[in-house]
Amino acid sequence: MEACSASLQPRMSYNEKNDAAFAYESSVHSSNVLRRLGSQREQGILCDVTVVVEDQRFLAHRTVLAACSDYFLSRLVQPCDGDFIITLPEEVTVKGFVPLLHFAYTSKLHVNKDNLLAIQECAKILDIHDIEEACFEFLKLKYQDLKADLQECPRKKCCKSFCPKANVQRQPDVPTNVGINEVEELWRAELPSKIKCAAEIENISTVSESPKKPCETFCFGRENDPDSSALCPKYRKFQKAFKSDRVRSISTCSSNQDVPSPLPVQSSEASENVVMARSQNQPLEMERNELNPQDINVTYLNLPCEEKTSGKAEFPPSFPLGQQDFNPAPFQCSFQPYRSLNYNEVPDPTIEVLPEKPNSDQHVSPTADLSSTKELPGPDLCVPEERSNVEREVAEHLAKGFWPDIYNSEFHCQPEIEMVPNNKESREESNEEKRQECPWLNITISEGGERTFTTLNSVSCPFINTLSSEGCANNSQLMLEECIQEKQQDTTCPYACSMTPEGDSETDSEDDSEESCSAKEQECETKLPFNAQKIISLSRYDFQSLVKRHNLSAEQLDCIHDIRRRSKNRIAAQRCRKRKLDCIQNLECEILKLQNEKEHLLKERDQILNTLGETKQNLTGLCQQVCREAALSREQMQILAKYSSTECPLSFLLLEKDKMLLQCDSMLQACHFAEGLPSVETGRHPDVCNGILPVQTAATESMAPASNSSQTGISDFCKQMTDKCTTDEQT
DNA sequence: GTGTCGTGTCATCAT
DNA sequence: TGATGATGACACGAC
Repeated sequence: MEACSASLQPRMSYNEKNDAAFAYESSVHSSNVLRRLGSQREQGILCDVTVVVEDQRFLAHRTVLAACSDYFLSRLVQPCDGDFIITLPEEVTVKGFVPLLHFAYTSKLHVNKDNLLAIQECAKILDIHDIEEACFEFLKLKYQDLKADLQECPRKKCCKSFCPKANVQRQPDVPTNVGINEVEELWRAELPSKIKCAAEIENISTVSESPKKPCETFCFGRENDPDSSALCPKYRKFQKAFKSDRVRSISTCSSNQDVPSPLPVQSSEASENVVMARSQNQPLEMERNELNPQDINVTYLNLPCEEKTSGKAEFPPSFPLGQQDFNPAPFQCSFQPYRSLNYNEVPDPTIEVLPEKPNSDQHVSPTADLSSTKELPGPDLCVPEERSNVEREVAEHLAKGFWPDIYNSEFHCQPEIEMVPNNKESREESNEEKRQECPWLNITISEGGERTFTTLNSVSCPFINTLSSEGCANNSQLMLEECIQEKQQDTTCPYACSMTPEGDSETDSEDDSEESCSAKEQECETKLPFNAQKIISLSRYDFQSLVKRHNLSAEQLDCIHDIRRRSKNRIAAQRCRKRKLDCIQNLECEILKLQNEKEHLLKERDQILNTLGETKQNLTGLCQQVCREAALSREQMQILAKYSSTECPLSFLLLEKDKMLLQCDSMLQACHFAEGLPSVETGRHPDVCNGILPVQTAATESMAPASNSSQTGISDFCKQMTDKCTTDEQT
């Protein structure tokens, strides 16, 4: 696990894009410092504190411990003459402490099924910063679910898939430290299974994004809520990761009911090891510690161009493309193999992070650290900035998968060179812009776990269009269309994708609407030296470059901008609607939750009322018994009742007439109270005023004189009171 | 014929 | 200042 865990930089968190980028950038420096400190700790250099855990001693640096733990901080700030030796409580175990110590130095927390609870306990005791309880809960659930999900019904499986991060499965048979050749070998040998694995991964986060697919969202913290599954089906299909701010970084999840068995097929053991990494803005993130298909993919794709085009990486037949539900929602790019490819970027092993301004345009180079397959962003890290890479790669894979011959001879000859800035500045700018949506693409997982790409048409699928329209446009376009027709006529062909501009494949509503919406664009496009799709798909920088290169009239410029604006807005509207639906769904969740809560509270109230009734009944009986045993006269009882609350059972002993008198008396008292006069019941027990006179108290105070014979005392007291009332009234 | 739903587009505001 | 994203409102087509 150590080997695995040490491998996962660079990465970005699955947080809000801005935060994620910033966290990454800032964590580079701090992690270097910490790494050195960690190394020094192992050698005992500069260690100034000894931590004793279960009779084992661990050397460490006070500052590091204090910085990561409130517990240590409180212990370490105390003055100490000699060496610091901190003995941790018994509850802190070596099993739990060691990973946390490692975490303090590396920002990586090595968690597996065995040490999860120990770590959680230790973290709690030591008050370790940056570890959210939710993460542990999440992992617990994950571990619980991994095994169970494999046997459960597909729907339930989906529902239990909380987070794409968690569903990344380790593949123990794949070494984490393999060279390019080995990787390529693996790629070739194991591609189907890896694609399957990737498909499972992707399915969690991407397929379920489709509003066309009924899916169930289980936000973190609610996933166990049975009510969540009772959501209105109308909204169920729109469910996706609940964007709860608190747990979004780890809990965003979704699933797809229509797509059974998206879950990992590997054994649960394969996924037991999880590495959490801490970054500045995101306390904890999880990463996979295995070599995933994307690793292979990236390594392979970083081979020289000639090798890339050698056609060795065509999609296997088990990688069908079909015409299925079109997903107009933005592609969520969680399918890592399709995120890592960027033909526009020159592989540069020295670049780990593109130093860009810490804003939403932050971007991690997908080609980072090419020398190692280890340090790659995982599929769990959804980096929207890489969407254009996804698009490009998927387009290229589409081309490969559909028409490898065409692709090799034609398509790949034009990897959009025209819009690829070569200099670093341009590349950075280009990276900033790589946040394109690709609503033209939908990836679904069929029942057999097979991946299905669905594109709308060539207008919707910019890269097929672009590839065919640029450079080698004419020939490839013709061949493309011919091939499409052939493919569509071939019923045995597993690929079914409508890609013709004219929508000559199976028409559905999306196609039609897309055609209609693109009619203007097509009309306008005829006036332009390039097609509309290019206008849409280019980044801002590329788009501006393109416009500058052509001398366009004002009309053409208007047309271009109009096309671009409408396209962007169309996508934005889709996003907006999706958000709305998510919001509705979340509110429904809340409603259900509150309804349950209300029901529970009502039951509780009934229970309390029942108890109260029983208590009153018992009290009445007791009162009667007391009265009986004390042989109280009627007068005495009246007095007792008078000085007891109306709810006191004694009051039931009174006649109606007496009650009337008492009421009058109470009114008089109220008058006095309102006038600020001293209460006539100054001698009364304070509780009496609150209507909760204990019977015993009343008895001791009122009955004691009586029992001392002197009923006269009570009579006198009553007389005095009455006189006082009369006097007060007169005054 | 009508209501609902999905979608594109426009206008407007905020960043 | 222009580009872009978000969103309300409206229109349109499909069902």
